[in-house]
Amino acid sequence: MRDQNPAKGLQRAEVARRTGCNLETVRYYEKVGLLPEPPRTTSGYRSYDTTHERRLRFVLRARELGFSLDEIRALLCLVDERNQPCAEARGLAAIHLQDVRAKIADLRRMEHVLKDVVAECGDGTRLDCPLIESLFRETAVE
Amino acid sequence: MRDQNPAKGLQRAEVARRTGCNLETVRYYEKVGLLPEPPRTTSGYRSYDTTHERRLRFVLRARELGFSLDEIRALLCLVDERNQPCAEARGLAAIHLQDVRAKIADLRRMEHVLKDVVAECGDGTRLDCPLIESLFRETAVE
DNA sequence: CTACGGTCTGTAGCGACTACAGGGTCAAGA
DNA sequence: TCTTGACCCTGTAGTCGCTACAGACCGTAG
Repeated sequence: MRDQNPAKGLQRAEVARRTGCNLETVRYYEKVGLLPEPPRTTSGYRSYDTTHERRLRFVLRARELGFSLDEIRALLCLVDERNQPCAEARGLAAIHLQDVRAKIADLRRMEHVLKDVVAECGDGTRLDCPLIESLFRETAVE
Repeated sequence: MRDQNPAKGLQRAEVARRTGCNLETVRYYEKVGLLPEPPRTTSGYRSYDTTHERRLRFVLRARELGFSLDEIRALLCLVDERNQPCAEARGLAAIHLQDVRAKIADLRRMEHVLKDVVAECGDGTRLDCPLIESLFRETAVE
């Protein structure tokens, strides 16, 4: 086992294990500026502290809610500025909520059609396949 | 105006206009083998006929239903084989339907949380932002 | 004859990762 | 002490489904 003394800072695998985030993803977030570059040991290893982990958790949680990395950048910016960010944050979330609802609506349309064609196919012994026929027949959007 | 005589075959822009599909997308579908390479005029221009257009519409319709290009490839393969493909097609659609339902479930979870935090934020005049606080607090998946 | 639109090819970009390759570091076991 | 093997480092290329060029060619209307 490697050094896990918190006084010395966490290494990548430890942070990854604690947050459930892929190592490569942590590095990617640092590269695109979502997470600060952590200090390094003399041999060049990254050394994380709890503030890094806290910020990573914020990013991961926001990803779970479907925010894009750009949106998360904006949210983190609000966090860092600390000037009553609630209105702006609320605005970002409200826009994102609209996006989520639009995606749900799209998927529900797909679900509806798929459910119907699967049902029409029955046990799959038909010579003409209703699914394939319907794909040839209809085009929803012009 | 360019040649639109159907006897001479359609050019790309014409097919694109008739199907609502981007020109570059048609070319992309040809490149990845979803659509056959159409015959060319002496000067190298692509010349489409109605079977090309029919196949393109099939692809576009399947995309509207959320099928991946790989899935569409499989569906087209079933179409071309013509050996009572209904059972296999039904299977592909059923799997895809599961995926769609899983995505809907994910998005509904997001929607629920977002709706709540946006409501909690109220008019955005709060000093502590419930959205930002909740992003720091919770991590759903480990 | 020239201007302007279409078409051609090939390549690079997007977002959000993920997966290497090819090397360095470090601690534990023989 | 030496080796083994697990971890870390950097950089790059791949994924999916397009989209957007660049730089060239073609073809027709004025």
